[in-house]
Amino acid sequence: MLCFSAILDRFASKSLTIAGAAAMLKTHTCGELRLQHAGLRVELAGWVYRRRDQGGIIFLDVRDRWGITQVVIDESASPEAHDAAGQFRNEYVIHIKGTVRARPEGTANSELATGEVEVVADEVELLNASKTPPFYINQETKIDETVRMKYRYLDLRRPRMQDNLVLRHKVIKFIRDFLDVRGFIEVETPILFKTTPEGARDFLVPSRMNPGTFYALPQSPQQLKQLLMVAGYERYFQVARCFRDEDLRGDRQLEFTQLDIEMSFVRREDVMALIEEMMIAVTEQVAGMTPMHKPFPRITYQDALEKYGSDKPDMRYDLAAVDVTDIAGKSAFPVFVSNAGEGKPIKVLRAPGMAGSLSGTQLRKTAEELETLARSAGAKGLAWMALGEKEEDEVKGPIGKFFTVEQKVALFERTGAKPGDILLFISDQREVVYNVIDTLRRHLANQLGYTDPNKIAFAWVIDFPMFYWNEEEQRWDPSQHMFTATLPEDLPLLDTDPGKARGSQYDLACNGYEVAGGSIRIHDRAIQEKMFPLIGQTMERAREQFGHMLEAFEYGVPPHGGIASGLDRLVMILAGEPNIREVIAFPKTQQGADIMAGAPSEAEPKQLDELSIKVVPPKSEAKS
RNA sequence: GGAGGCGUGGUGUAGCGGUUAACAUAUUGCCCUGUCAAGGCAAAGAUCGCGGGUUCGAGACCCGUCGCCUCCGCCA
Repeated sequence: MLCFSAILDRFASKSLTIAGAAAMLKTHTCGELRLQHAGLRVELAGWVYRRRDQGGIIFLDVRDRWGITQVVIDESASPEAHDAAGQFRNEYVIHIKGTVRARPEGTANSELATGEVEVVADEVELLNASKTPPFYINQETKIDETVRMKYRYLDLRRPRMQDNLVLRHKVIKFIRDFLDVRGFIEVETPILFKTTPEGARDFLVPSRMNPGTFYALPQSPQQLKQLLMVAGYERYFQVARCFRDEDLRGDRQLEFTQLDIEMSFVRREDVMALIEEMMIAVTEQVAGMTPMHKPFPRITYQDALEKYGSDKPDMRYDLAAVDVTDIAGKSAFPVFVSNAGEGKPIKVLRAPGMAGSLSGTQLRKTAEELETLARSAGAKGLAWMALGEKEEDEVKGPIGKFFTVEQKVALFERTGAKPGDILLFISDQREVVYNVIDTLRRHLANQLGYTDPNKIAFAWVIDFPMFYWNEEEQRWDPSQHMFTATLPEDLPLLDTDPGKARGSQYDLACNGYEVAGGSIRIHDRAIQEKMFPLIGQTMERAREQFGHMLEAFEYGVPPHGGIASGLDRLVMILAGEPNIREVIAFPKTQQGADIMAGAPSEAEPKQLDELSIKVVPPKSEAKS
């Protein structure tokens, strides 16, 4: 099933072990014995996964990272081994010697890769005992997250977690090989670097040798990889650890791993083509799944918002919102009429078959639940219409009476409504409408069973605006970062109407997550300098922060661009896991804590002295 | 910074004003030679996260606090 050739080579050549060193305790892994090995004398070592003591005969399922093998100890054949094995308990570390044989007729276990054979042990050795684990290693049950994290080393023994970390390794290995073959080299960039004013909050590291100054941990190697392009490396990548001191989420950790890529002499299409090929290959060859859409659909940012309310839409299902402002704005429903008059859009999200055979009461309850959800997303209400199961049934819902028959027919045609559907009307300011569509769409997909973790759907989102207007600061904020190039045809807009200018940015969405994002960069110093006043920075400040970049830009910068992909998220999706913690060996809790080790913790006064740092009590404590 | 949920033997849950705090599983002991979530019998194991309050009486209700989870803000 799996390729263990390297390990097998080591096992096969025991005679090559260094003189004086202990011989390896296993000739085979617990995952590899098959019928063809019958008759072979073997040694296994691992953990007792389960034991079934039948009195005269003991079965041990022995587990190592490669699998589980059943070991049989027969009292009449090997009384000493039987006595010793009788003392074994779950998670004891043992070493056995015995002979492989086919299982007796009718006792094969098809659930197990090694289920056709068993090892008849004549020697068993206890290498180490174990306390009873605080939770099941050998069963998939819910375990309190605190307990899992406190005993993470035991949590990681569970087959599910081992599978996840093995998958993670394979994904990264595959990508490294994929890029290597295409002329990329991996370059490590510093973890101790310079703080940047924009973006996420930095983690700061005090400098002992330069009291009062700080390094920042990188939020991404963005500047450094561009400088590598200036340096002429042309094709760079890095499996890079990145740090952002922001609140954690199910798909966000304080530190995370990013596949960072930068290429010279490329256009947007070149980067996208490479990543698309890579993502398809990883999905198919490593995860054994097939992307639902090949080639990946490309959606403009604006379309993504209009149809899905999100710039990272889940494309495993359709459920696209439809604009009905022209129809509903002419209905007799006062809210729609006035909203349409104020330029607020009216959109319909169709919930296929959700009315179904619901009674009037059930239908109202369903609609109320959806309305509550819509309100939580910012809506003031949620109008709805339900189509009866039969064509001739009345249209149900409080707003039906405000629409003429012709208007209803137009609505049904526009939205593709079928008997049994519920139409959800969303109308408000544009940003609110998007948010509500996104929230309802994800909810409906879950309700309707459209979110199969075994399906995977990628989509490119392109043509992002260069800037968002920051109302508080009264300035433009870059929608990606200040090195993103404008689409060539929109370059003049920088001077006339920056809000309309589109960037050369591309994001890759997958199952409702953003799994990659990048852009073609500015390589012209004059254009780069134009960006700073737009985003409310003085040139003096820009030189302070980015002087090294601006200076580098005077020494022959090739056109370049790149992309960065959140590997934790990607592996999470490929593993079908709902949370990023499941694919990270030692993650943090939502409060940023490592429960096992007790990090973060207070520093010794001596350490603080050396760093010229004085800790003042937090404000909340100071008050009391 | 905010909203919501959860916290009961090792683990997962039930109990929602008065019970001997229940069940499953794990654990320990005994029995058992073809099991594989083994089985049978027995035993042990919880001051119900912590602090305060209401009440004749609190695991339950109220307030606070701590921890974990989900989400909003935040994450160029």
